[in-house]
Amino acid sequence: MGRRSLHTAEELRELIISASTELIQEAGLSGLSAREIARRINYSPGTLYNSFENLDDLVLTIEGRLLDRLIEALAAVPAGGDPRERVHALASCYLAFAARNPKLWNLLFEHHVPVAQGVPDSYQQKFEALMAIIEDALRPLAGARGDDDIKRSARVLWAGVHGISSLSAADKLSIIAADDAGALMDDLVRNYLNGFEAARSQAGS
Amino acid sequence: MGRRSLHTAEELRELIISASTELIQEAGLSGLSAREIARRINYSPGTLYNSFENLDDLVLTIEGRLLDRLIEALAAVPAGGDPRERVHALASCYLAFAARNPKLWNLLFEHHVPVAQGVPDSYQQKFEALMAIIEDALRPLAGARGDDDIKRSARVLWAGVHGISSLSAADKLSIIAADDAGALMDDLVRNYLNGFEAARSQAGS
DNA sequence: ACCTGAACACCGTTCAAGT
DNA sequence: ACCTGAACACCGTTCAAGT
Repeated sequence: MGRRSLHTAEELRELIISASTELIQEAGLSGLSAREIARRINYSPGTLYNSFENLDDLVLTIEGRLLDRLIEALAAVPAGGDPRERVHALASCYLAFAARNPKLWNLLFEHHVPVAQGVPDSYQQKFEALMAIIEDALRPLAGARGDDDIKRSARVLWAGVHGISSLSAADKLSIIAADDAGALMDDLVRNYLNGFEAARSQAGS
Repeated sequence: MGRRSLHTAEELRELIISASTELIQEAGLSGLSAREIARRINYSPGTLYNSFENLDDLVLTIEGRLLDRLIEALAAVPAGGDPRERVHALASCYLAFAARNPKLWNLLFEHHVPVAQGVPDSYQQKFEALMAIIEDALRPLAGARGDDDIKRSARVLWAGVHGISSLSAADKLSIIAADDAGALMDDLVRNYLNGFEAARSQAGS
């Protein structure tokens, strides 16, 4: 049939992205397929490849947007007030974000990009931006500690928070009941920060 | 052609399991396919379905064996000595286990079983056994705390340890360099235990 | 320039037919 | 009883052909 031009290139791109996002929300990464996307937007499968290099490229685009939304949500957590409370608030914001859309969130950890393709730089930058938010929240609690210590603690806390939310979202290992996740998160942050603050005057460890 | 009986049912089952495990080690879950397994063991694809219900059943079997091996490794960590050192030793044993075979390890978190099928009970039991090891290691540090506190802390620590090892294995988010994972793990355990021990005499939180 | 649809090389799973 | 191989309903991706 040839050209239709019902949509501009940008419109088509958005159409593909939103159909894919819905598909993932419904059925996870394994439920995503180029042919099913095409069916839903009423184009032929080949058309997708005008907008994206391949499915990995599409998925990476969706992941980028997801990270943007998370950064936005974390940035909206009010500053000021008790520094410890702020860390707790950031952690529960993260948990809530992941819980709001588990299948979409899982994408970030399920989806592996072929080594040849590689991850876009923008990706790494978004994670740096994320870490910067946590680092800033830790700084008031760091006492005489240097930036290296803060950086490390931000990563440790992030990993811990991620571990809890990932295990509570995992269907298989119901070690962490979903409704316990909040309590576990608070326990982690509280105990870790206790240790972090207690050691604030010491050099090295 | 019909029956061949080159292998007993058990032998065939093991053949399938080991070919699949190798395939996963090479190319991850997405590299696993019934047809490729069949090619490698020189049987037709249909034969797999005499030994396993479907691919999910096969993968769950592999995951079960993996958990058995982890429990074995953790159980071999020497008891006695400084209780805090023991927790550190368990954490690095876990990390080393995951790092030794990242793709196989990732299976546990990438592979989602359809809700209809459900996870075998043996699975849940293995996780309980895992948690019991960590709980036992925490008990000497728990002071007057009750079992609920110990249970919760075991889960929090496990989630944290899992978070670090999962992020360091993720190709995409190179927030945690693989060679830093050990240092982060030590930081987590040290600070968390500091908080855990400091609060030991307090009631509630 | 944009889009189609056939084509190619793959999947998981089932099941009649053969030994 | 055990195994095959064709069959069915799917994939991702490419690309000549059409408008």
